[in-house]
Amino acid sequence: MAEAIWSVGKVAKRCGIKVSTLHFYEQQGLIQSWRNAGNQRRYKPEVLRRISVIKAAQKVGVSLDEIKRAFESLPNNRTPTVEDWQQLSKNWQQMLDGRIAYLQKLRNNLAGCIGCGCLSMTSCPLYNPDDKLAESGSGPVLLDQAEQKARAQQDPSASS
Amino acid sequence: MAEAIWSVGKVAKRCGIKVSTLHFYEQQGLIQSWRNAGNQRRYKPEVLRRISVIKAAQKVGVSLDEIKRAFESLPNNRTPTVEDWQQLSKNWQQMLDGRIAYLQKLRNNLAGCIGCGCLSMTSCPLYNPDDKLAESGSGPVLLDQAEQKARAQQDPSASS
DNA sequence: ATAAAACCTCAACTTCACTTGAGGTAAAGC
DNA sequence: GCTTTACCTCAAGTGAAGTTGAGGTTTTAT
Repeated sequence: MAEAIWSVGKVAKRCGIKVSTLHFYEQQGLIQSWRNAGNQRRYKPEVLRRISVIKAAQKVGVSLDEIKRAFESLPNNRTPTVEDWQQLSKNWQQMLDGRIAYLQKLRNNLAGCIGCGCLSMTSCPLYNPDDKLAESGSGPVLLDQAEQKARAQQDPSASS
Repeated sequence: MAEAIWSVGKVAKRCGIKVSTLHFYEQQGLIQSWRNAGNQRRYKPEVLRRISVIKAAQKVGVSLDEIKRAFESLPNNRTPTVEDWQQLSKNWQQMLDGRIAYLQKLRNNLAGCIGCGCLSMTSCPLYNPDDKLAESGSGPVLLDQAEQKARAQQDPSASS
């Protein structure tokens, strides 16, 4: 079945994202397309995989900028092979591990610190601005905005 | 030691945040102050605890809006007692538990799905837009922007 | 052959959580 | 007493990740 050439609308519908998002990703250098005779975008099926990686990485908390850099870090920015994906996912797994560990500590501290009402500000690990805990997480993160927006919207314009 | 009345600058320095952030939080109804004869903000030491809770909640991924609603949900928005904090932290712990579970699933799927290179789009749980996994996480989340910004800046204007 | 649906570009708008700056007042230090 | 530091307000700006809309072209369906 899998078609060999995709239009922007097909990709968007298949991926559950908006056409404008594809435009945006292309503009950001995250995906590529070529144009047909009438200047319309055409995609290789491969773009689906690329988008799924973008989405997965976003869920892990990787910013578009970092995702882009990850893509660019692949040997001369080639179309990623299975090994490339594995390498990327390995990095992101480590990020995830760090993040999970961080959240777990935070969870325990929520009980220990807020729960007890101390929140001493000088010693409380929840509150220390130079937070050691923060070091175990691995960098800037936006989590689950995708889900948030997906739920908030329910994509009324793509209902058919 | 603990002083009984705090100025905005003291609170900011103690909390490692900017004065403008305190203005902002006040404007958002997250904290309160009164004014002295010269129209300057004065705070009870309690505000430190309140800010620490805001920061902790943000780390957990709670938005300012949700934090505000949590505060407001306390019996007639009273100054929170230790039990109140415990209740809040219990809610946020659940959120955290959900989020951790979600990330763990995601982590496993990163290995299973991206790693294998399949990313089938129809069946891949990483990619499914109506993602069942997403349901186990509990809502909209921004994580660790605070750390990100704190690191990116190193607050050059508050170096003394 | 024509109407509808899909596509194009470009600029401007959205939300969140703040930050910056201008122009001015208050408090602290010497 | 004077100067520096801290504070005030209000408006506008920032950055991430898109979304919306206007005005126009192409493709598809009938």
